[in-house]
Amino acid sequence: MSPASEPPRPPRAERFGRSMRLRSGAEFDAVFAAKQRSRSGPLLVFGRPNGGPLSRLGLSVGRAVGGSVDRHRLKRLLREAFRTTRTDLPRGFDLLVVIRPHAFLRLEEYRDHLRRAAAGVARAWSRATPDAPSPPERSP
RNA sequence: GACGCUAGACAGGCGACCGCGUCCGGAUCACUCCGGCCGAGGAAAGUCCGAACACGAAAGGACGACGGUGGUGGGUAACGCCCACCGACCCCGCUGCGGGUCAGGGACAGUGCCACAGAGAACAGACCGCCUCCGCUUCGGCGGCGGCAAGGGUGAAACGGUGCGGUAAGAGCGCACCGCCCGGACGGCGACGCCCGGGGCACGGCAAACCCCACCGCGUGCAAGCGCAAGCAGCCCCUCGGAACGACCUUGGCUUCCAAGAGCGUUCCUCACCGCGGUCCGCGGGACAUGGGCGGGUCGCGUGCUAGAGGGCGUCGGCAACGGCGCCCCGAGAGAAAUGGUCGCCACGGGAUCGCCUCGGCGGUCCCCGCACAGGAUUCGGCUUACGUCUAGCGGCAGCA
RNA sequence: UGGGGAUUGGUGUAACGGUAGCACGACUGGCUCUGAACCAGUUAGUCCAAGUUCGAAUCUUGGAUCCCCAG
Repeated sequence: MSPASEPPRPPRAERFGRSMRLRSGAEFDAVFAAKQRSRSGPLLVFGRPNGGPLSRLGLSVGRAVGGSVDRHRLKRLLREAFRTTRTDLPRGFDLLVVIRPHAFLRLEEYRDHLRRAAAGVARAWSRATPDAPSPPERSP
């Protein structure tokens, strides 16, 4: 494959690059400040429309959840769950997943919880702003 | 066989697919895409020590305060670490060139504490006792003047121990051995060991009690710091000497000039004042601000940032820790923070089951279960703690032969 | 990541190196027709492990847990 002849392509379905992550404290604060959230199992998901075509993921794992190894393992599992279910999730949302202390589950279960909670957040937004069926673009 | 001490090794492996991070090359509007290299630990941990590095006005010297360390010698960049040795204590039908443990300076510099029990607990003391003598006697003893501290008893600890002599009974009162103290010789760099002589014994324990002695240590820590960009708003308090020059102003005079005075500007000085760790020296700033107290702004990017007191092998020196020399090797540098997921096979541990069978193991099958402790964040050297195995050496113990 | 502090019954707190107290609570009994109050009694603790000491909640070392601060 010669790169020069290939035109640049958009990100494929199961990628997980920088454009799909929350990357600063300000972005995290904005999502928290929107105060729209939904819970499923050990996952508490905050959400806020970001005006773009892609949804972005942020993770918050407190020290009560476990040691460094456990916390990083959970973040990897949640990233994997986000990566593989991205097409099923609502588009154009910043999703902030807070993981609460619990007995650890398997990847499928985290995937289900993530899907359910993210859908809940999207419903909450459509209720809060009935005029805009699609995610509104505004800054608080 | 389990255990103790010591030393070393590993930290499941292979494959497929989907992914992640830095860097390099290329494409691109892009935080995207393509390709390539590399990508967690023995403890990365706790942050308990030691350093490198950085800033604090040179963070320079002396003293003090505070903190730390504590047998000796060596190793090291350094250490509270490591090695060797010494000493004390413990273990042994093996008594050794044995094994184990030790925060192991000083208790005649001073202060303090030693509860309860006990007669007496620190220049000690006499409860039960022992003994001479005197008196009484119901002949069992009782009382008294004295002598004594061996035995009993209390205690964690009772003012040298054991034995013999000695004595009314006793006592280092005398002697022997041991211990202790003092002096000396020899061996050792030294801690110390060993020997000789002297002294009848005075000198309890606790310094992980205060303390004394010796040695070491400035503070803060990569969120240190340096640079770039962006951005705002300053105010109050304390203090305010001198010299030269300059222009201006006021007053006076013998009016192109001179003298005095108030403030201003520039430069300089040091003695106020301030800073450099509490003081001093020394140094710096300096009549400005610093400083003290409020208030406001930013919180982005780059750098520090990873090759180092680095590892491996060989050789030489050394008992060893370690060091010299030669050759070879290169190992994450993120920034809401990278190693993951799924599947297959194998390995390991456990379970179930079948077979063999020397009754304790071996082999097969199943797939249900498990596969420790744990994840870089400036970097090294240690210590400590957590934890799954394997191997070797030494040691005593238990069982069997 | 770095720095600082704390830990004593269920809770809040005392204790020169010498017997672990106090208050509230809980439980039992009494008083009352019943309950409260009151009275009497009981329960239960030094975060863990080593060490120093005759003796440790206290001193030393290591560990655990929790809290706070910088950012």
